[in-house]
Amino acid sequence: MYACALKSMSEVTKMKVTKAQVMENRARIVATASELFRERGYDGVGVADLMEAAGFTHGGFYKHFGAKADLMAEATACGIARTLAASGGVDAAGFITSYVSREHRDARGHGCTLAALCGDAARQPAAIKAEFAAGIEEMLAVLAGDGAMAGSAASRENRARLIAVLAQSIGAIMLSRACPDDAPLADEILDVCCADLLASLSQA
Amino acid sequence: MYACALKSMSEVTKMKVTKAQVMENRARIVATASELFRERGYDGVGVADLMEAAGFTHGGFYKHFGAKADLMAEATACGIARTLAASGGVDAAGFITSYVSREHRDARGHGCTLAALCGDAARQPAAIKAEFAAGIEEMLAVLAGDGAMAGSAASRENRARLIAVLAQSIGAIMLSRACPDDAPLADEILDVCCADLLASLSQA
DNA sequence: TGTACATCAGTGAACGCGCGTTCACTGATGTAC
DNA sequence: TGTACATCAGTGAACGCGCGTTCACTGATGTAC
Repeated sequence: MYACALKSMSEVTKMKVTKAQVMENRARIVATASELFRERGYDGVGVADLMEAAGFTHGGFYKHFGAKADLMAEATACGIARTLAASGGVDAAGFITSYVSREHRDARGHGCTLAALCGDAARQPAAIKAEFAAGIEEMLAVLAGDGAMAGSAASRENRARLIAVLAQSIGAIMLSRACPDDAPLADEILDVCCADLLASLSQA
Repeated sequence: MYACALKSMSEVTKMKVTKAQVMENRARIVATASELFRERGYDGVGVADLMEAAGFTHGGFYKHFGAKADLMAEATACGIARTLAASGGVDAAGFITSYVSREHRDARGHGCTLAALCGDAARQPAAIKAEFAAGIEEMLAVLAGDGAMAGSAASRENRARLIAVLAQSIGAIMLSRACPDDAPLADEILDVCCADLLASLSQA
């Protein structure tokens, strides 16, 4: 109900409680949406569902957003940002091992936004597609180790390899998720692609 | 309207016109659904939309199918069968060149069912996921050249490579489709992955 | 072969339901004095 | 500092709409005689 909002309200300093609380509530709605959209797709989450999951009633939604489509774009950006934050700080082998895994496949709501929603994004308006294109670029930057030199011939070749690695990783997760839970093929796809990607790394 | 059904009715021999026509109409509904689902996703196509596109009114739908979910499973199987038929008869390089292409990306309704719907399939009941798993297996068989020896160590290694190729091909199409139409990245993903896949082929 | 009748694919109005959105209301915030 | 008032985030009932599904009806099919 409203308990969640009250609880977090009490955690905030009493000064400016309201304005700060409004911002916090809004952020909670976006974060909740980002998770639910990843789990059930854009169309699988209603405004009322979402607001209830965030601890509110549905009517207040339009005090924060003009329409559901606006939230979709914002939640996509939020989800991608979280995905990027979670993907940083490891080398390519570490990324592949954790990304192309059963754990990631089975944790849609907390997993990669690109993998969870790129099928849906293809049918969404340009605002959301633009978030995806930007997210892919940022993901490539994270995979490159961020500080990599840009523009040189070596980095251009490296960029191509990273795009291929990302496409295969996302393809593997998506195909595995499309199989029944008990199908051996679901695990085989992940195992085989993880091994293939790691092998291609050690060749380079 | 009904013109389409009447036209094709006149093309059939007069004997058993009705039973043959019923089967033909049903097949047309499934084929139309398979195309529309690929274009707009399972949730993006209503029963009334679908029936109108097939040349009927919506009420007759339930003379053929118990529920929309039943058609979804059947249309998925139909779409995969068409995809497989279109993918056969070329070598791996030919497959990659035509699959990882702008033409394929831009022709969702006539393109690969696995790529068009695997994002949606992940959230569908087991019946549809089972069609996907079977479809992936059949696609691997088609890519292997169909008559390939099964069970040997060489074929096991080959199977692993084919799974990796399929994952990367599908991932490339899906990522490209998630980008805005005018984003350079959309084409770059296809170009880079196509080249990467062809290069990995010539290494083996 | 010809006639009367049962069947059933297809029609189109109607249904209940859940969706996104709107709106009058509330009560605490935070300002003006 | 204390009091009166405007603001506005959040509530919950209500809306119009499109969805999947149902149903009484139709007319041609194809069977029984």
